[in-house]
Amino acid sequence: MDDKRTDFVQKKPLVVLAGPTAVGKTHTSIQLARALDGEVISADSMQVYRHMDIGSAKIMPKEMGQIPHHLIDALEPEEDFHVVRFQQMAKQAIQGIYTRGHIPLLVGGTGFYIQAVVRDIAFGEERPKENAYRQEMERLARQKGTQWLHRQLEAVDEEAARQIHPNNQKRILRALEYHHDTGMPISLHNREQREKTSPYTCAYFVLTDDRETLYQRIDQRVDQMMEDGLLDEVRALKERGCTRDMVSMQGLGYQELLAYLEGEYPLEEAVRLIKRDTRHFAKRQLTWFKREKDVIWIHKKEHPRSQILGYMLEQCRERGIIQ
RNA sequence: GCCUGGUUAGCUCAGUUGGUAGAGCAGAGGACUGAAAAUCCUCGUGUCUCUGGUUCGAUUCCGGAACCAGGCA
Repeated sequence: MDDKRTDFVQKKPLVVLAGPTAVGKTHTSIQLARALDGEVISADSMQVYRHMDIGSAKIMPKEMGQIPHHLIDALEPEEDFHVVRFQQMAKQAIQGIYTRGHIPLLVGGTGFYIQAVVRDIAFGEERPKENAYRQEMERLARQKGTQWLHRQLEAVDEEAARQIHPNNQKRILRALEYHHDTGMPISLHNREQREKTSPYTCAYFVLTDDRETLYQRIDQRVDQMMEDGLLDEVRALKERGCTRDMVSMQGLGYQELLAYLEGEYPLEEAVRLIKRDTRHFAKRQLTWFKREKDVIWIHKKEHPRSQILGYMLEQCRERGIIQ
């Protein structure tokens, strides 16, 4: 029976539920997963980490309501996490879900990660752990400045140099590294990847709400996190040896509280910054989704709470994801 | 009631020796293809409290009013 369902469409089904922080993705995802007979894959760069429950607003086992969840509590805070790793893990989870005859439901706020899976973006060569070239370039950047770095890129990949702002060191470094590793300009590679179509039959939902409501919820949620003991959580991570340069510690709430613990500013200021940065982040998420094509927007003010699930299922039916 | 200081962007304030104004914070928009909760870019017209006067011209000077803060009664 499950086979029949997946055979019904040429491409395999994939349902996505995205949206800015604090819109209420988690709640909706459980309802949707239940209705679809699906399993959830978290597309969240912070919820993957163990010991980071409060600050990442991680879904807890009791909230999961029997729905299997993947990519939650999968890594230690000391480990690096990035798109490629996410993509590998997600694809593996998706395969498992298909063999079980279920529908994968990608849920999260990291648009880049979602895109990597939905469009099956290729990222190029395997990158060695000890990257001497990159380290050298980082050193030179510190010494000669980012502008200099940008000029180096100009020499090997003019197009990329034009697209990447001279101040954006992170991007310049990656473009340089890509060229060094593959001998090809990253701009060409990106152009190719941009034309890719999805290997899945997708229903890509983006849940959103009024900016004002969203911001209010963010502020409230941060206060709630503090009450729930975010500071203790961060303290424990610090004691265990986590430092600010780790990928996990760049998460909102963690970076600011770590700075507070190091005496950079008072606690009140840390909380203020967490709220502000989270608001900014929500806005950035939204601009990502706005640019994403074939997205089904669900504005909470236009869809009564009780009708959201029905609307989503209808959209899935239209796309042949369910019958 | 009197004295002093204040009233300028959503907030805190700066400023114009008279030619209609600018910072920080907050906010808005955008980019993004191996750090993405990261990184980077762009965006500041507001009855300068109101009202008379002086002046070619006042937010800026002078008079009055309102409101706020502190002090004296």
